Amino acid sequence: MQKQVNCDIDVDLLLAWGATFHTYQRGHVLFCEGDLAHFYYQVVEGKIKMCNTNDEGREFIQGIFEPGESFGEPPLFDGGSYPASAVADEQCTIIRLRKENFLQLLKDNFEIHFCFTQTLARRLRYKSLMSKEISSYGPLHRVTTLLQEYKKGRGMKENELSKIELTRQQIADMTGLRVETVIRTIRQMQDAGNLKIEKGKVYF
Amino acid sequence: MQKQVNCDIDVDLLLAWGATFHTYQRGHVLFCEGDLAHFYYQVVEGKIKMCNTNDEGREFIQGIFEPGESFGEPPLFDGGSYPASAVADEQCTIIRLRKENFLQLLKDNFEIHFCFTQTLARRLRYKSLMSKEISSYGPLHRVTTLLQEYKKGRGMKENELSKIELTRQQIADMTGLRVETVIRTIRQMQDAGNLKIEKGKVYF
DNA sequence: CTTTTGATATGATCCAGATCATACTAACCT
DNA sequence: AGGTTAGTATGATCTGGATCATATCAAAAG
Repeated sequence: MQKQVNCDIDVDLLLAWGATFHTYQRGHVLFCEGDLAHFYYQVVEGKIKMCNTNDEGREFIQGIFEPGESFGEPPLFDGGSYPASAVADEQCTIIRLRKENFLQLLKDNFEIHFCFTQTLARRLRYKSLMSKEISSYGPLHRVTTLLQEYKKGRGMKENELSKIELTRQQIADMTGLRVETVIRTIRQMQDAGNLKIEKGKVYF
Repeated sequence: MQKQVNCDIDVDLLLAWGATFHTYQRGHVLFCEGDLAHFYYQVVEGKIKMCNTNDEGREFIQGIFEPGESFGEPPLFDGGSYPASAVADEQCTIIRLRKENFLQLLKDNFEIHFCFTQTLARRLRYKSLMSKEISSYGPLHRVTTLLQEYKKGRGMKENELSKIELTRQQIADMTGLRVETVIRTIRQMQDAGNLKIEKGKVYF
């Protein structure tokens, strides 16, 4: 059992370092796969989706970030470009801080720096888990694992049903499956009594 | 173009903090998926393979670590358990340091701490890349990307042929494909002039 | 040199999940 | 209420890569 560690930086502290707020409409692209990174980003309100789009326009969702979570950090540290694009999944507000200021902030503050190291470690764990799933298991196992991770990631209790705020399409794009396959798999899980569907919404 | 940043800790420094050397035979398991972490590990000689084994005994290789590289860090930071097992891929020597000492070392030394943050960021990038590949592309694309990453990761020049020190089976286990598929794909790449095969060895 | 072992090679068959097509449902808007 | 849209549902068909089977090759070991 792993407790939820939320590693966001205090908004007032960010503002003191010169951070600014920005609001975007659903669908707005904050940055693209391949771009260089200039800012540290943190979600204040709404949801940010980080994803790759392949040749044929199919999406792979690397992660969905909610209020309090930061996103797009790797390039700030390793100097490379973004491995995925960031898109506002609904209207949302973010706070961002210039890269140089962010790095200085870390240098001045061990606790915050260590917090980021922890965040990266957790992300790495999620990615290890999902790539294992995608490469070794079938739809049922993949979807089950994703749903479990989803619950764990938002501090929901393992043993009781929670409403899953993901569309079938999103689940598909996070597990490397097609919508139809996810829909069929979820129905199958319902038939087996592993989850509930109510007005199309999934409770797991 | 990304330059290779090697983020290992100086061996003498590790020894000063109480680290110890250990030698293992090919096949020795250093720790298992699910175990709790007690040590920081760094390869001195040989290769360490981190992998998951699924229900039917199929392997997924999360990474292969060579001299100078550290491995199995995430659980040291986030307090969770290992997401994969570590196995000596050939006879090898590693140096390890107790978790508490390692964390104190980071606390005392910003440069080293930041180096780890960078390492985690690079690993995260590799995983983002591979999970995108595995979920969105076919064998040809996946193998090509893996080979490119392999070269980049060891500072080989993009434009000239380098010998790839990976078996077809390893390539399969890193890309979520079967040996036969990898063999056929590599032949196909040879026919298309994208690589050379000499006595079974791949030059890319 | 011969044997053994681990890796590469290649054809034949099969099947889970993708793809295609079409319909239904829920929620929101005016 | 009717209309619009985004998401869910379900059947029919197709196919790329898995699986199975068997052969060959290369290097190490005896």
